[in-house]
Amino acid sequence: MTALGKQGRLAFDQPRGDQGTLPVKDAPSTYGTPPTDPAGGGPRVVRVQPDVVAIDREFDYLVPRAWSDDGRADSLGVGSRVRIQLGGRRVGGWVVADHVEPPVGVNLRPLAKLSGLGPEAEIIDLARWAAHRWVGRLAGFLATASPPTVVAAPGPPPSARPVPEVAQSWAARAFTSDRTVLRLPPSVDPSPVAVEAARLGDALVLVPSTDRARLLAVRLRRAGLPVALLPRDWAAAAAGGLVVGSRGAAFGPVGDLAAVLVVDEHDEAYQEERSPTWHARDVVVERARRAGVPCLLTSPSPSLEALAWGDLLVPSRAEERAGWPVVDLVDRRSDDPTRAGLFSDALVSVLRTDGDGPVVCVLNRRGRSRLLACDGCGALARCEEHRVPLAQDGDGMLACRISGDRRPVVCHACGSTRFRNLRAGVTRVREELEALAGRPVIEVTGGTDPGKLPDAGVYVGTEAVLHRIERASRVVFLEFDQELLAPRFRAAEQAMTLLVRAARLLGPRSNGGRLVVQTRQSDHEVLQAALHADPGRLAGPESERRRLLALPPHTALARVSGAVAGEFVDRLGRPDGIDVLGPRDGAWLVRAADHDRLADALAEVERPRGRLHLQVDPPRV
DNA sequence: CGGACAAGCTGA
DNA sequence: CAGCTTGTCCGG
Repeated sequence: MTALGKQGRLAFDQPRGDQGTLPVKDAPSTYGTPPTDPAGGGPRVVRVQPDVVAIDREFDYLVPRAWSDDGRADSLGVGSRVRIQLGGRRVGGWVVADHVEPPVGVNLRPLAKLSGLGPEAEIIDLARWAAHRWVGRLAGFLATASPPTVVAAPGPPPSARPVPEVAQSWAARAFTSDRTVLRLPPSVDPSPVAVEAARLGDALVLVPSTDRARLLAVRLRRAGLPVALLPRDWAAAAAGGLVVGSRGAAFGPVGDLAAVLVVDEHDEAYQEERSPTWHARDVVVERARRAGVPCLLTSPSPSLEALAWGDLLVPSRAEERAGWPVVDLVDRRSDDPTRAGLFSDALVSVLRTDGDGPVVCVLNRRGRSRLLACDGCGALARCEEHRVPLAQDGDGMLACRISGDRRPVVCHACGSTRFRNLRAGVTRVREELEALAGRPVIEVTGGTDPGKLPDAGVYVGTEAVLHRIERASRVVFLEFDQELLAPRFRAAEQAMTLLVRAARLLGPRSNGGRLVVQTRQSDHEVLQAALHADPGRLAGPESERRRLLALPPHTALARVSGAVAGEFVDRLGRPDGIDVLGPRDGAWLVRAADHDRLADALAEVERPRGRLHLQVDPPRV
């Protein structure tokens, strides 16, 4: 039995003859005798959160008397979507509490309309928790938790069908504990774990993207499971079965929740980029805890957050190795130092070999050149105003990365128009690869439509290429050190994510694909972990480093920026157990031992008026 | 958010 | 001082 089930069917507003939709100018006494509150004897009053992101307040409204006569009063409850008169206008809202005691001396207005189902009571509580955890406002989370279109009632319960048997040994052990992290190698299909979740009852399954949600839903339906795909099948999800969706589904309806599964929990797509920067994995972990049901996170290389949270379950060495491709580390330190470019002998032979699928080259530098020096006087091309190096676009113009200003390729110092390309970008590298390969090479950028990609033997692009091409016989990272050395505290995990993505293009080891990495740090833990198909080689040392630096997951961080950030930090002060670091680049870091203390401290501060950007769990600092 | 209202600025 | 802009407050 669920709260949604209890709400039953909704009777909709009639377009006419509805007292509740009449504008009421004055006191409710002009409106007639209010209905009787079954709990207290007075009129029934509900508390409503308006569907206006900027209004972080709740208001009380009368349930119109007429609603008792046509059944709407019975359909109304916590979670109902309603319309209300607020200030001078009509807005949507959610009933967040029922049978409340209104404040004295306030003339209540009646609800204007009952407009359908919204999140049930437990989800509203979860949204309150998330709003506190990520210092956001309730209305935004309730909007995420609500159906995209009006839903009058939950769908019919799914017909009971036997859940198919699963052969994999790791799948059977997956839900034996309440908090499990399952290390599934890149090329292993996670759908058997979803089938195991369905064995426990109605289950919530999160995947990182809507595309993958759709694919997984199709696959599970073919296996004979009742699947609702969010947000589309909102009413069906509320009725029961297996509920599949991406980030927003963390707050989605599930009939009678019995298990939670997060596929590829390490994926950054689970975190909202804009404030509040909530993380779907962390939301469903809390949701499962509150519901007292098991939660399983899978990833080829689990995040430190996941490892700190649950018990790690690892497949056999043989199973894990079979799910990773062969990794070739091309250590440039042993190369001829006069050939300092991106093109090793090993690369040339890869480019000229025909495999079962294309060669995909990755270089995370856009445009033609990221760094140029004048051929005449040797000066670096840089922006006179911002003192940063100018980069050369695909069309040949020089552009400043601060202002975006563009100018022709002319040396400011000597007027020469000839430059040397010291750090080539993808556009230039494509030309050179084509010459080396002796066959066409296609550049793939973030804007390339995957459906319109011409067939080619070799592709090159920024990491976007890994999301546009599905299969490859070779994936080559032309310069991986910039990923390993990026000045972001999650750089190692992010680099690992790139290798995982590349491994998926190559398929299982038995496919014969090869992951080629050009580097000067062959012994780096990220590369050794991939080479040995053993992500533990990264997680152990990385966790220790984070501990020494007092970084997540050993602490909780928030980044405060924007015009009034300084004022905010002043008001925060230095409460016990809170560190404030900075400012650096106009931003402060607030650090606490854990998220409870961080959120409590941030909630204490009265927000100054003006622009303030608060990021809890900032992806980079 | 968006309406109401008050305080400040401008032009005749 | 009307007419307008800008800022602050508040909504049941």
